[in-house]
Amino acid sequence: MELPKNYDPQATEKEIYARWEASGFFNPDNLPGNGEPYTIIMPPPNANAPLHVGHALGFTIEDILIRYHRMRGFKTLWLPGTDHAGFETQVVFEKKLEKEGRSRFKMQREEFYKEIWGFVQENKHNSEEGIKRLGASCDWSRNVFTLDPRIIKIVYETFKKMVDDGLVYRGERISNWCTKHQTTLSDLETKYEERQDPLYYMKYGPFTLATVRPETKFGDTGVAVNPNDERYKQYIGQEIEVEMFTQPQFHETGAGQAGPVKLRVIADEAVDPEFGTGVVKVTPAHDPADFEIWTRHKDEIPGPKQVIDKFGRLNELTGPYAGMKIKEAREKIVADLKARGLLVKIDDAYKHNVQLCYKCGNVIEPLIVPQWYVATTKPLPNGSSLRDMAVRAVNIGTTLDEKLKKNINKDTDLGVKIIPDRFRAIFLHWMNNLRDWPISRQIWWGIPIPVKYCADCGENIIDTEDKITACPKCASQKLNKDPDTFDTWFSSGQWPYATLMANGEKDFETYFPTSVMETGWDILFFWVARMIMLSYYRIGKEPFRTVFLHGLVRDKDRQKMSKSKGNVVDPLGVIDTYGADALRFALIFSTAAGNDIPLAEEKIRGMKHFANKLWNISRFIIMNVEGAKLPKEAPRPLTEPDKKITKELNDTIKTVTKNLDNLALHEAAQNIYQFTWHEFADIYIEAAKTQLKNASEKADTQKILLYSLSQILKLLHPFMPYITEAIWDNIKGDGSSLLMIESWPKTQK
RNA sequence: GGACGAUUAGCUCAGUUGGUUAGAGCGUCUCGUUUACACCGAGAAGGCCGUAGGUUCGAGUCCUACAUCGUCCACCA
Repeated sequence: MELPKNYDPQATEKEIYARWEASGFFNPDNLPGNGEPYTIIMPPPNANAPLHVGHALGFTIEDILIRYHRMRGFKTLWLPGTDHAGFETQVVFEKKLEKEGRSRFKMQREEFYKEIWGFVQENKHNSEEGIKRLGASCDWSRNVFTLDPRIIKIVYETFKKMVDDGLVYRGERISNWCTKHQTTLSDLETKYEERQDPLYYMKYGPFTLATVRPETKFGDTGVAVNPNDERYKQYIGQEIEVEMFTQPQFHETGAGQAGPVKLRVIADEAVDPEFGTGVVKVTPAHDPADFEIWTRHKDEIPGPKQVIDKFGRLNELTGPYAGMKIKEAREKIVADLKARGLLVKIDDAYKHNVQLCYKCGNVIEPLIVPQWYVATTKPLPNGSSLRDMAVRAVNIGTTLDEKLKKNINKDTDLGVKIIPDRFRAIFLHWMNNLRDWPISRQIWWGIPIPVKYCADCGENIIDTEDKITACPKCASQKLNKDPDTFDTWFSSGQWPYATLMANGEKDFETYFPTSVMETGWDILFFWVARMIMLSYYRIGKEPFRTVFLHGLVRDKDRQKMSKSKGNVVDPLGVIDTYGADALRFALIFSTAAGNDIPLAEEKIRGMKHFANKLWNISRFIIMNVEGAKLPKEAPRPLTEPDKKITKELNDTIKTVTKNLDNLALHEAAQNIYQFTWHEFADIYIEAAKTQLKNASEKADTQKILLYSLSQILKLLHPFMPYITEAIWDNIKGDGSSLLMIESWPKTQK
């Protein structure tokens, strides 16, 4: 058999993937034997953009674990899927529309939905092709999409159950409103940026107070001071009069309220006497902290008075400023204050953190918009809240697993172990500060919220099948459908059980709880936390035994990859140039769990060289064994080099296996690399050249060469599946089909 | 404001319960083209493992403090 001198991934990869797929062994139902289940649910990539190297890293890690366990005889399932990624996808698509000079605000909802559906289907298809090229051995027959009716049904069931249990409620609270995207965002979907803004000191009745947002003064419903502030004690409980510029004389139309506004002075601990003058205007409709203050003083001051609208414009309650954008209104108001001698001073050096939309970077406008919330800290009948259950699970996961390993049955709650361990503290700290989670979004792309509102009595009617036409309370037929959709994470947060249930009750019985959730640390809160909470709530079990977090792939200068910087590595381009195996090995090699990974092209090239080295090792062996059969058992070593390589191979099998069991994939990769190149090739093969010339040693040497190579191929297969499968094809004996389902090497005694 | 991580060869990084001469990739230098591979081989240079203390028979590995860089969380008008 003649092999080409250099390994050419292009010539083999496609054909090999097709063979794997055709074999049916990606589907655990077709695997020989009857092992314990081993399950990974693939984190579904967003169907709005091509795959990036971050995906490639995750899928490589998952594929290594999957292939390793398949070879170990587990009933191994890797279930793939795609996420519609509501907000993210809508933003991407709206940008696309913008480039075409269009806008969703000028489109019908159905038309918009149809177009974005097509866009997503195309991306979904491209992603799946990319995942295949990487060599991922996932079971495509179980592939699911978050907008699959089977998934939506499960999501609705959970929603209904939560409403019935009082864990989901509709609340009028202040929320993070993005004036560009016209939706509420959760706290996680906002970011903070330090800015220097003028701090205005203005006359305010008898006081002077400091504010960066004078334009919100029209929404003030009270004035607050610290209860222990001697300067203002005499005012507490009193009413003061404040000039508001909203009197008729400022109106072109002559409309407006008469005279200055009366506001009551209240005392609240939240007021810092050291800041500004120690006096705060309370604007419950436009400031979260002020909203909180109001909730503590509902009997003393009026509630929210909205003066800014959803587009960031001042409304009709602001008199002459109505219709102005915030920035414009602020300038005008400051000028007017100044003209009337009400502006005391401006502090230009004031620095503070401004909350921004994480997507567009526009300033978040706190607004009161009714939303559906998950009550994450409210106790269930069993006494535990969603948060409590998740915290408990993570604590169990780190302390009990070793003891329980001996004594597992299906109902044992093993909790959730987080790797690397340092993320456990981060997780618990975040959980500790957890607030209620807004799950409704004012966007069109997503799973509709299955609720109708009675126009007559205001009843909220949960209607998961869209069948109810009359209000069950007052029989009115004037029902309005909720126009909102769910936060994507509310559906993907149910992914581990929803995907399995969607594939049938038997799958759920067999494969749940899953073994490992492998994902990036950047979505620990967004996703992992929600999956744990929702799984304990709906199923009463952990969704997965282990969370394995990988780092972010950065460029060679440790910069975050981004389109604007132009440093994005396209995984498919890399595969074209160096092959999937080289990319996979480069991503894994010398990278500890949870650490970010700088990826330089030289590293990938180096791993391509390793693939080529392995290829030529095989070439040499095939050319020198003269058709000898691959030994089933380890041959007995005779010479010193034989003994040495036999021992080293044994050690390598032991170490690689241990490292894989401990999820130290990078260590395992280095072990194999080191053994293959520097022990087997550099030393043993050189010695073998002499031994092969010696008639008494020749046959034995051939056996050791072949056997060692076969063990290397097995050890390396999870990491570099293509080249190992290609070589296996050339050395396998009779009765073997695919390396993919060969059994994992055992150590020899 | 709170917490976490990193600091090891020129560059990028491994180093799992503390234990013999601290490793890899890339890069550099010298030599080599003998039928596996120049996507190669042989050899070499290069590290008081951030700083200062401490625990120990023994510390890159544990403890304390500090410095620099980075990250996350919270957020006051």
